[in-house]
Formats: sequence, C-alpha cells, structure tokens
Amino acid sequence: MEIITIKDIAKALNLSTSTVSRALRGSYEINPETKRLVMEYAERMNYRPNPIALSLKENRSRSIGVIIPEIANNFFSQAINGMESIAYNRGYHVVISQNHESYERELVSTQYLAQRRVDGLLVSLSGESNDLEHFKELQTKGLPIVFFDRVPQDYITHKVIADNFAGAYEATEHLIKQGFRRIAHLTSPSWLSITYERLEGYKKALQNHDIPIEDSYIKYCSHGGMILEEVEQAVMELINHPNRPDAIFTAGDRLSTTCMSLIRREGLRIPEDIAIVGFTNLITAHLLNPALSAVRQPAYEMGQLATEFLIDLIERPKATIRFETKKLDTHLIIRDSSLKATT
Amino acid sequence: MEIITIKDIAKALNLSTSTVSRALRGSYEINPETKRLVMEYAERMNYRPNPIALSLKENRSRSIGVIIPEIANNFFSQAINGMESIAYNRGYHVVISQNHESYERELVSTQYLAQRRVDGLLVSLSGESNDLEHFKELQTKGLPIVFFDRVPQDYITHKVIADNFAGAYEATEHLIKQGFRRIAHLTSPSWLSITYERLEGYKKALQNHDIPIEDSYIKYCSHGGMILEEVEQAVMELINHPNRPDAIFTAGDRLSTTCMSLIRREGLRIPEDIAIVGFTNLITAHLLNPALSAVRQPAYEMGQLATEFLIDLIERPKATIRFETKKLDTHLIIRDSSLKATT
DNA sequence: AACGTTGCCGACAACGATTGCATAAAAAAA
DNA sequence: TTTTTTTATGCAATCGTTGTCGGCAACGTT
Repeated sequence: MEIITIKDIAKALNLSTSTVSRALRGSYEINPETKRLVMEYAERMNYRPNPIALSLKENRSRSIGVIIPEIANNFFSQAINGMESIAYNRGYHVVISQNHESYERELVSTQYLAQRRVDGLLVSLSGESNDLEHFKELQTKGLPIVFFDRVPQDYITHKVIADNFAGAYEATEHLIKQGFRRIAHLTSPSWLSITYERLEGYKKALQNHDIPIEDSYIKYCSHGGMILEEVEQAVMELINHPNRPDAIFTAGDRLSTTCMSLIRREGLRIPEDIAIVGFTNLITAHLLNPALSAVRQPAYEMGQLATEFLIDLIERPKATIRFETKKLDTHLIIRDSSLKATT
Repeated sequence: MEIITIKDIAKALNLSTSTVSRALRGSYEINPETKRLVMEYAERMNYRPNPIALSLKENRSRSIGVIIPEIANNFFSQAINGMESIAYNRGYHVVISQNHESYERELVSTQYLAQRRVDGLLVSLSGESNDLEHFKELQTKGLPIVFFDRVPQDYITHKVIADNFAGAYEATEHLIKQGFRRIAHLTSPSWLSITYERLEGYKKALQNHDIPIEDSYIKYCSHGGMILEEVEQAVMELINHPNRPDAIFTAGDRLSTTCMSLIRREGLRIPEDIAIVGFTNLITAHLLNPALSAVRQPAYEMGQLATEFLIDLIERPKATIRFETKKLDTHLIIRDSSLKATT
C-alpha cells in the first residue's frame, strides 16, 4: 500500500536500480526479456517516477508558474484556462499564484515559484509593480519569463497583449457617435501598460472628433479596483464634477462593476444620466442592469499564446533570436449601457 | 549570479556542509562565532534552502493541494482566498487544480498533486464523481483529505459545508411567502451532496406550506452548468411546461446566470413571469437585471475552516479521534428577482 | 597519569532517479 | 583454444539537505 520506488522494483526483481531505470525508459542495452519483466511489474504496482527526485536531479520541474493579480476575475481565469490547455498538451503543469495587486506579494510569489524550480514564468504585473528587478534577476539566471496583459515597457522578452489602444479607441468613438461629449475615463494605476495604451486610445478618439481632453475626467485607481474607497472617491469626484460627465469608459472588471454600483447608489440612471462602456471580460455583462457594453479581450487565446511562447523559450533557449510582442484584437460588444436615449 | 547552495557556503568558509546546515538552523553544538560567520555569509549571498531537496528528504512539501471544479466561479475563488489566508500563516503554500466538472480530470489532478507530495488535499468533488477510490487509496497511504462544499456522504474525514438545507428552505419559503406556488428547482447532478441537501430543503419548505411536490419541476444538470445545451434543455422544459412554474430556485452561479439568460432570451420577464432565487456567490448579483436574490455561502470562511482542519490533520496525525462535519450558515439576500409584482 | 566529559566539527548515508563507467558472461572471431 | 567483441548488468556519483555517528581537542576529576 506504500508508494513504490524504483528501488522496490529492483529488490523485488533482483536487479539493480540502474537496470530498472533503463528498462523503464526502454533503453536498447537492456535484455528484452528483463525489460518486459520490469515493465509488467511496474505497471502492476502502478509505479510512477517521483517528480520531486527528478526535479532535484534535472533542476527542472516540468511546470510553469503563473503570477496574476487575482483569480476572481474573469479575464484571468479565462487566461488560465488557455494556459492549461497548451501546457498540458506539451507535458507541463501550471502553478498559479496571486499577487492581489500588491508588489510585496508579487515578490513573495516570484521567489516561491523560482525556488520551486518552475521552468518558466507567465506574469501579469500587479498594480503596484514598477520595480522589476526580481524578474530581471531571475531572467539573467536563465529563467524564461513571458509577460501578458500588463506588461513592462522596457523589458526584453516575449509579451502578449490585447490591442488596448484600438479597443479603447473603438469604445470611446462608439460613445462619441452615440452623441456623448463629456466622456470620462476610470482606469487602473497610471504606470501600467494597459492604462497607458487605453488612455492613448481614449485620447486619440476624442482628438479625432475634436473633443477637448479634460484632465479632471481621467481618474486613476492605484489599486485597480481592489480597494473600494479608492474607486468610490474617483467616481464621486466624477459625479460631483461641476460639469458632470455623461459617459464613462471604465477599464477592468472590478472598476466597471464598482462604478455601476456607485452610480446606482447615487440615484443616477445608466445610461440616461451616465453611460458606461467597460473594458471587461465579465461573463455576466449581458445580464447586468443595464446590459453592459464591453470591450472584450481574447483572454483564452492570450493565455494560449503566452504559454506557447514560454514553452518555446524553455525548450529551445538559444533558438530565440528576437523577442516578439504579440498584439491580439479586442472586440467591442454594444449593449444598453452605452446607448443614448432616443428621446 | 548562480543559485547558491549549502555546499557553496561550506566551500567558501572552509567548513563541511553538515556544519553549515547546523549553523543555519542554530544548532547549539556549533560555535557561536562559526554560526555568525555562516549566517552572515548566507544572508549576504541571499541563500535560500532548496525546497525540492527538502521535499525529497522529508517526504513532504509544505504545500496543500486544492481540487475544485472551476476557478472561474466566485464561490470557489473566494474559498481559495480563505484557504490561502490560513495556509500562508501556517507556513504552507496552496496549489490549485481544476477538474472542470470531469471525473477524468479530477483523477489526473489528484494523481498529480499526490505525486508532487502535497501534504494534504482540499477537495470539492466534480459533478461526475461518484467513485471515490482514488481518494480512499491516498488516504490509506496517509494523505489527509478534507472535503468542502461538495462532500461525499459515506467517507470518514473532516468536511466543511454550508447549511444547504436551511439555505434552500429559506429561499423556497421566501418564494412561497411572496405568493409563488409553482416553484421549480434547477440543480446540479443528483448524486452530489449539495444537490441532495438543497433538494430536501426545497421539498421541506413546500411540504410545510402544503404545496405538493411536482417532480417535473425538478431539473438536474449533470454537468453543473458547464454545458449550455444541458441547461438549455432543462430550462426550456420548464418554460414549456403545461403548467409553467412561476418561480425557479436555482443552485450555483452558472445555473443561475444561464437560467436568467435563457428566460430573457425567450422573452419572459423576471420576476413577473418567472421569479428567481439563486444559490450563488456572484459578486455582481446586485447589479443584474433584475438584481438577483441569492442564498450566499460563507465561501471565504469555508475555505479557512477546511484549511485549518487539514493542517491539523497534517501536523497532528494521531490527535484526531473523531472527524467533524462543520456546517456553516448561509444567508438569504432578497432582491428584485424574487419579488411578486404588487399589482 | 589515566580517565571521563564536553564542545565543536566532519565523514557518510540517505531521500529517488539517472547516467557514465566498469565488468561479468556470453558470443564471435582468430 | 585463445583473443576479441558484444551484450547485459552493476557500481558509484550526482542533485541539496539533514541526521547519525564518530573523532579530536581541551578541560576537569580521581
């Protein structure tokens, strides 16, 4: 009933561990008859090589670490499913670690996974991370890292992102075409790539339609919606703005839902008083009141692509000549929350 | 720049690895001066013991495995956060594995985690699992297992569940008190504990109010909402029922949202045509159209409690005389989706 | 002076698996 | 029959760490 090792097999069959080991991997220099014996016995005893011993010996674990802000977020859980789909097919396991939008916890997660000898890292940065030394250090030690979604700007490796600029542009332009003019933007911490790119898309759309950019319409939430008070303050400032916005383009699941809650709490109507388009992968978006217009990211595909990049880096370390940044298309779904009342 | 080991320290300081090892763990039989030297050097070189080597040696990993149906589910992601909060405080890491409601994948996940020498397992069964041999086998090999949420009936170990009976009773009674009489129940696979308990609560409430139980109002979805077609068929059968229900009590996040979508797709109104109360931890429940009445489970606390049980089992294997089944209170939140129109 | 204690430290084995090298026996070649 | 080659197997080291054992001083005790 105990866990069986190669030694047990050797003892039972009166062989050495080396012979058993070689027999199991089908080495040509083992007598076919011996091979058969070993194989059969191993099969019968349900032998499985100890992955920990292998990790120690080979200094690799056939697993990849994923560090993301939060599991409880449809974008990330969809991305994880994409990662697993590729990883399992190529013989890797996925170990998930959350940073809860905290730099401290990102650090701890990174160290933990590195110590556990993951063969590579898939990272979406926390809202607090501007120092990337911990990643750089690991990378110079030979640990491949691929960033996705929230990627660092000045970091040379593969990256997988959504076309945040185009998505934001499309969302903002949609609001403009609906007739909204005072369009605010509620977004994540200013130093994140996604924030910058979406902000640029938002600004460009306004510019192209000759709408002046109003800085007080742009609100950053430096914890990405994790802290209610922060979002509350931002949204209240918009609501109480002397020239109250008639639409808000919100970035991220948490920001979009919290913003909706707050607007409703203040007795305002969506979209009559304030329209909303969210950058979100909420699976309940179509069920919300009102149904939430959303820029959807191809989360599953992003996870897949990032994993393919990473496993290539792991398995062919020298082959990569130059690093790529893959940009995937977003998709605007128009629902009730952004429609101008046709009165 | 390489990863430093105890050997490197020994070489650098002209000591043996044993001495270094003992110095680092502060053994009394090492000269304080030597100890200081080793400590300082280790600190300076940022030495961290290799957890893989330790796992191999000690046959344990200081990590606990979690097997759940789906990450992308608010109940489970909240439970995971609860688990992590306890685990980290007690020096354990959490490794997450999904079974996607499939028995096959549950098996694979279980084997994987066992091979990785997790010190214990936290399990919520997949919708397909009625055979529990894989768990039993591991348990007899000495691997502690704690079940939560979806627990097996005839299995002797700690379990943590929500008071599904009371929650279902409360939800059903609420619908009755609102004036609904043709109350249907859309639920998970019949063999799951949560299904049975909720069904009993539902039935009891009907009985206590002298409402006959109509079997054709009870619909099981054997994949727990993972497969759209299945839910669609169940919901359509209810909608097209010769005596169409005026309310549905739905179990689970997926079932509740999918059910709402389908009712709306068919042009029916909630709650005027069909009211809904969901057994769900959706964080967007209050934002839905209409706001979804819900029986909430204390997911975070359930995760915490299950983890405390598990770590106790791990650290004091003999201490446990009898196993407990802890039942936590649910909480009904009444919103618009279950209110009888007061016309 | 002989013996026992104590303090400090190193050698070795072990955890499970793989692998280069050595070697025995058997087969082939001389 | 002797030598060479082939075949099949075992030995030992390795990965990083810890536990057991034992050793060698330097001290105190009779």
